[in-house]
Amino acid sequence: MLTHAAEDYLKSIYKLQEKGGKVSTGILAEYLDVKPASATGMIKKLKTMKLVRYERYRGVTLTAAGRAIALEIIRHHRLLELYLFKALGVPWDGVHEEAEKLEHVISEDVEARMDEFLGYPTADPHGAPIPDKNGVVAEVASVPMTDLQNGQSCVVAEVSDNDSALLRHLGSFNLYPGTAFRVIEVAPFEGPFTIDIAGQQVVIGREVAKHVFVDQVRDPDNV
Amino acid sequence: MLTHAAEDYLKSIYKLQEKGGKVSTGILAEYLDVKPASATGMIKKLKTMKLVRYERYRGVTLTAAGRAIALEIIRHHRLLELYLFKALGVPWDGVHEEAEKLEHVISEDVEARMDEFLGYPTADPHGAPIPDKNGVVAEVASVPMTDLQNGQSCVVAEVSDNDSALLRHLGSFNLYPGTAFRVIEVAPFEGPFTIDIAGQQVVIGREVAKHVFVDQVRDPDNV
DNA sequence: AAACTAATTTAGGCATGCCTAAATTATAGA
DNA sequence: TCTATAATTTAGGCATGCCTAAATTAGTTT
Repeated sequence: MLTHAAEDYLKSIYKLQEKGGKVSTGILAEYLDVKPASATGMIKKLKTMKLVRYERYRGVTLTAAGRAIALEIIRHHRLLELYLFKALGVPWDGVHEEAEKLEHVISEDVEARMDEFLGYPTADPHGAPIPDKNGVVAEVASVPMTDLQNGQSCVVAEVSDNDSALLRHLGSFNLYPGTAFRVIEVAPFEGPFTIDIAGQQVVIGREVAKHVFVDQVRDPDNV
Repeated sequence: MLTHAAEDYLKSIYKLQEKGGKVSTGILAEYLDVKPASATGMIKKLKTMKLVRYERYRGVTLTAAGRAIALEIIRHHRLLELYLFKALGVPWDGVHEEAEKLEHVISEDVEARMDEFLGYPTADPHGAPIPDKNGVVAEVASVPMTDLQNGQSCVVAEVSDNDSALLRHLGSFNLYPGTAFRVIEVAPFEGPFTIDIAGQQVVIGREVAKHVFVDQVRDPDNV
């Protein structure tokens, strides 16, 4: 069995590799809140375990074996988030932190029981896809909200899960995965978005919008 | 925050102290499956944290602060056992191992939510009392089954939780906390117990009986 | 092509928590 | 009382995983 730390590294490499290919030591270290020197050390260990491809100064990527473990941990994490949310009523903005600790510790049996209880779900409370038991993840087809144009309507697909305060903020607008909205106005010069959610107008700053990803984008019906 | 290892030591000292006062290094080490030298090391650390009273060669006991932490961990453990059993259907003989890992990792919030879900229970699936949030534990009034005499009837109060095979064995007789039975015969010379559970006669060996604790002992009605 | 800069790696240290082997101590028995 | 034995403690080592500081390297700039 791997250590919790090693599992965290694999999970992080997976996520960073998703958006950007090879993962540099510095980026990884920052993501894990660790010094680059520490990341180098762990990367070397993971390489000897053949979980990672690595050459000095050249960045890391996961091997198939490393990816399988990363997806297993991510599956734990997202099932736990959804379970805590649905079964225990843990608030939206609290499930990530809790799952972060539990993901390393639950058995395959408990994983399977949560999965069954939840009806074999495919997304966590933030809209992130849950890999199935074979490590197959749904493709992410959503685009950042910052790509939207005036008048377009869409549905929230996913929001970043790691900032609790941001999640509370989004929650206060009812901006959950599945929520539909329409862009009323995009202020020029990197300005905020004014959107219509179920008849309510809300203004969303660009920094916040960066963390919201949307689906089913449609141009205005009336031209 | 304490390390998981330190928490395990405190929990173990608490349990051993329950039945036998001062806890020797050797007993503690054996209970934790660790060498005595390692136990000495941790005991010293716990002493500097004032969680434990200790003098060389003289054994350990918990201070009030140490006891409070031990009870908190035990509360986590027992709530988790019951939760896993009731909410997720984890089998009787599997909850202990699972809870052993989770107990160090759940938040107070999740603890409280499980407690509420379970209706503020007072005993885990093995009949062990669950300390309340203030660290108050119910007195254990049960006696070992091996104290029973011919003809006496009683109710199972508690069974040891740490041996999965033993639990499966007891389960196969329906010997759960709350189950009533009557002693038909105690074979002489440290022999087995023949008991009547809801009309079924079963034979229970002494080694097994040592791990069963009973309540509400009554002498036979008809003399 | 040489030099500079920024990123990365190496070297050496520290805490945790375990181990083995050797010393110490308590305690019971001669 | 003195000694033998069994338990305990000390001493020294090892793996993990982090750190800081110093050296190295890649890649760009001049």
